[in-house]
Amino acid sequence: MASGPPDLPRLEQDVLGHWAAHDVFHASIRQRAGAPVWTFYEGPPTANGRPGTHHVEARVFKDIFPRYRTMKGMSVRRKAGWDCHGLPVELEVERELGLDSKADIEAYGIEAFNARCRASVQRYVGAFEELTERIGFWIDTDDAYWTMSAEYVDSLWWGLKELWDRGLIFQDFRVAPYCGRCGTALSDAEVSQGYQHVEDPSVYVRFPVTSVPEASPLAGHDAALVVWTTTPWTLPSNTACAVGPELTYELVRHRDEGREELLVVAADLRAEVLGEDVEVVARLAGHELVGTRYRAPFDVVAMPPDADAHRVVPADFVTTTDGSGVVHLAPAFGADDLAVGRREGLPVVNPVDAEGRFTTGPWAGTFVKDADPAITHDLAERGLLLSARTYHHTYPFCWRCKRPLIYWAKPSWYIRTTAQRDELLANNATIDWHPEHIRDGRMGRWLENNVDWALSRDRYWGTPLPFWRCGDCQHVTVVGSRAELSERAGRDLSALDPHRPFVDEITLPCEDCGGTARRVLDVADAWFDSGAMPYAQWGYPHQGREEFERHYPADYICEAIDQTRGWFYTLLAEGTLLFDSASYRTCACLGHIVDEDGRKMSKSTGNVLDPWELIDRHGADALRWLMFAEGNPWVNRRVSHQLLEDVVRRFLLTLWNTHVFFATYAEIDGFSLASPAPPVAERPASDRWVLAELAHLVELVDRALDRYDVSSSTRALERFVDDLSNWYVRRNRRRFWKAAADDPADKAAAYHTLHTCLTTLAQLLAPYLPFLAERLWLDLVVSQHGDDAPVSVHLTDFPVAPDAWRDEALRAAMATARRVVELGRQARNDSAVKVRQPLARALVTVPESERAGLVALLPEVADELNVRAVELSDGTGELIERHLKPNFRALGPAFQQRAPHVARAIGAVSPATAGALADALAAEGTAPLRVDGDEVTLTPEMLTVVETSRTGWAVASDGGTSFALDTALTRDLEVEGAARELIRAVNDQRKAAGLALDDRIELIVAVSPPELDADLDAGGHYATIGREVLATHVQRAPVSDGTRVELGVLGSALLAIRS
RNA sequence: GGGCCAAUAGCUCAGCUUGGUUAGAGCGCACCCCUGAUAAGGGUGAGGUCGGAGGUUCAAGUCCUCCUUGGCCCA
Repeated sequence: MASGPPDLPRLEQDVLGHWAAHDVFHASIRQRAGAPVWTFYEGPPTANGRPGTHHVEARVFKDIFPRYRTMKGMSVRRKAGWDCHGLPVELEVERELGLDSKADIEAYGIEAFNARCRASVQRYVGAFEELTERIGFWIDTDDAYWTMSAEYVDSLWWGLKELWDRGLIFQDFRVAPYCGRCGTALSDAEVSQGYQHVEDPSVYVRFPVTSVPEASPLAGHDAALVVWTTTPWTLPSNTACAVGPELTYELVRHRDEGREELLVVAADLRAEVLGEDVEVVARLAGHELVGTRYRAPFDVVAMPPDADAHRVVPADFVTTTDGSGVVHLAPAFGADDLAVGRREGLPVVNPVDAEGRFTTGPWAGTFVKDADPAITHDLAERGLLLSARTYHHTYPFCWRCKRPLIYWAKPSWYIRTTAQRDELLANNATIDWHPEHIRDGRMGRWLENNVDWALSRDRYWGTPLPFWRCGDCQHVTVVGSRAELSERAGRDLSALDPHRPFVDEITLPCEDCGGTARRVLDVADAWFDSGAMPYAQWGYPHQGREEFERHYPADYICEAIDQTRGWFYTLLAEGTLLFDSASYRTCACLGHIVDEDGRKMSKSTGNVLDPWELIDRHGADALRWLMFAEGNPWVNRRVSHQLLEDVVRRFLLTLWNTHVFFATYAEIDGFSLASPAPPVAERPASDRWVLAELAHLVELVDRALDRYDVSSSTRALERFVDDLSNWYVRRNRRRFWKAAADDPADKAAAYHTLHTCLTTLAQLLAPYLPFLAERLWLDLVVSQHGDDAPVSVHLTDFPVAPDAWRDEALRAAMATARRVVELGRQARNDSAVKVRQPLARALVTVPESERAGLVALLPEVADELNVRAVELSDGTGELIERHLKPNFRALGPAFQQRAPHVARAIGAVSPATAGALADALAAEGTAPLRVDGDEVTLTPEMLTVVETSRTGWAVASDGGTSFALDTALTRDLEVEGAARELIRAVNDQRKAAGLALDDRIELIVAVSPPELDADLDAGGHYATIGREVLATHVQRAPVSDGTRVELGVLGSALLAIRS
């Protein structure tokens, strides 16, 4: 049995031991074998660093719903997974080895490098497993999928071959931030680390117009476009210019050093570019410029012979925030440029090599950025330079070598997701998103602007693309498995590690021409790996067909919101492209975890909270409850030691103390569950009330979890635990300690009721607080039933409330009673009469509809407030006056603009006439009222009749409820107060003497003056005192060495106790 | 620059989908109570221009527009 202050982390360790001893996790799944399947997909954490507090957040939300569904009788397999590939792993290993570039890696050796990557992943997986177990996330790490396993890669190859066969994979250029020195493209994360404020050249260049479309406003003028760029080195690669079709441009006459010319520039930028000294010849819209041809500034880069280049095209991204409104396009060196170029069929010309040096022209061999001055000088010499300035902006630099990055087009493999954009949108619409706005917002908008998925990465530690290209005819052979590879290669490769460099070494005979095909060296974007887990985790289709079919799609997945364009998208994309459906039905997107001050946790700020520190100090359940209960899971939430302490005190300890209370008295009384439980209908109102609340709670929690609404369920659970502790237990304490002989049925009712509440809570809380719930279950049930009871709360069915518990009327009545008690306490507080002093009477008024229910609970109210008689007003009588309160909900629709006037008039009705009006309304159904000289007709729903006590007593009121307390004290009341004072004093003594709760004592008491002693005796108070303090004898005799007790104004006493 | 989200008491958060006239809770604070849950527990009170400005409406914390600040994602 439980006792003492809990050491929650210790308690959890014990529970972990219990689970291990009984293999509870696996038993919970085995037990549901054959039941309907409910599928959860584990989004594999990238095991390239120690797990953080944000991992705990995601993992507890991944845990709660599978636990709930299991208790609801479903079969929920929990297959773990680890995301093994990817650049972050490579970077970690590069750091370890002190490597700095791809050249370094290749010098080190790809085989050795990848071996280090594999080891790195395995190293961190251990840390994840440890934390996973400690936080009670039940997932089967023994059954985990590893994206680097050969079977997993086999599945990925199948997926890629499927896509290839459907024509959904192609090769094209891709513009990426690129470091020429390191010879590598950089990821967004790397790029964002390297932004610097710099001063770059800003040149305005003349592009002389050579021809214009028919009806162009430029027809007949010898004009030039003013083109702006901050990267002069891209000008030799110019293939077109873009204008904003909706923007306004001007043809202006410009004078410069005696020379006069016509220039085209955006109207908004004319003054900035050319100054004020110009003459506007014509205004034209951007779309009127489209089709204009011009002479390119350089001819050192050869255009393909059939290229339709050097013309003006429209593009929405053109703005007039800076530049000239005419944007130079070099598709090899800008993502926007390339996109427009594709749409317009522009050629991609690239005179820059992998080191970032020009390959042609007078600057051949020069790093492109270093060629800017020479290029600018050349333009000036040929009269094309309009002006050269400088431009302050942020520009990305390589975080490794600090050299400026360039945007550079390299050949890349793509998945043609745009071909199935409509299907992606349709499948997205089938997903139950939490929060809902993700569907049309973040995810929907992203899908609407879908671009083809850039699949390839020019890296080492990843899934090798299974594409073999023939050196002779360029034909590409795509291989769908190692088995197929063996077949094509003509030797057994079933034991091949499908990674670089081993795969690279395999050559295949070209299926077309018989030449030698070598693998393209790229690996797949690691997102392709994780998006493939619905099939690849089973090795589908080479194996695990049945498992796949049973577990596709997932009923539930959950990750942080930043996965929208990550895992959520890749899952959706692969599901749509390969299986024609979304691969998940419900998706929960969690907000991020931030620190106490709402700042995001980062290593540089030093505000990262180590999950172990939190758990070791407060326990995993506390952290879990904080995640579930504190704030909205879809929004950023704070975590701190302070918040965890609050959670423990507010909720976990309240629950625990209630449990300890039960356990303490159950032990004293030797309470046995086998003892007969009185039928619910025969139990006292308190019992029936708390069971009615419990029934309500069970239903609410069940409904909430069913729709993935955690916060409303945690609020209800906290509320119930508080009600149980601070109303039910506090009000009913005496029933647990009074002698069983007095009323055995009542005592049994109390024990069974509280036991039911606690065990049901244990079951309701099992998905949230698996440890504490288990402790309760073991103490409350297993210790009683032994081998007959399920050995774990997690092996039980989710509770269902019997109809016998339900009693909505009683719930409402108790709510009224508690509101009345609150007012009573307020009145007592105001009148400064302490609660131990009994008072004679109080008068309560409540709204008409609540009167009937309250009557039965008045003794409860009287007892709580220590008032002998609490009387309920019947709505009439001299002690009551009535006021009218307007009800806007009814008045608004009825009177529209006049509603406020009518409301004012209703409120102004004097207490003298309010009664008559209310009576008329009750009798006739309508009543007239004068408003601003007119007469309007009122109906009952337009107002509320509010009664208040008008006695001279201490009154407290709220809305339609009021409480009037008669604070007059009689001798009789004061004597009873003195008796209560004595009881308290004796119990203090008992405690001071260290007596057990059920120890008997002898009491010796000497009260003075003698009149008080006599009155106490006459009122039978000494007998009461004896009963209350468990005294076998109460001896009224002089006390030599007793404790003195002041009994208010009446007198004092000396008392002593003997055990 | 674009999209999405958030902003309510000193602090952490409910309430907003379905508009209704004294806006709730916990913590903290002040005062008090209880002492048979006691290395616990409880009560009462103070504390809010619901981020700002417009608008719709008889009525706006709640609906609409714009703005500010912060976050996430993208460029």
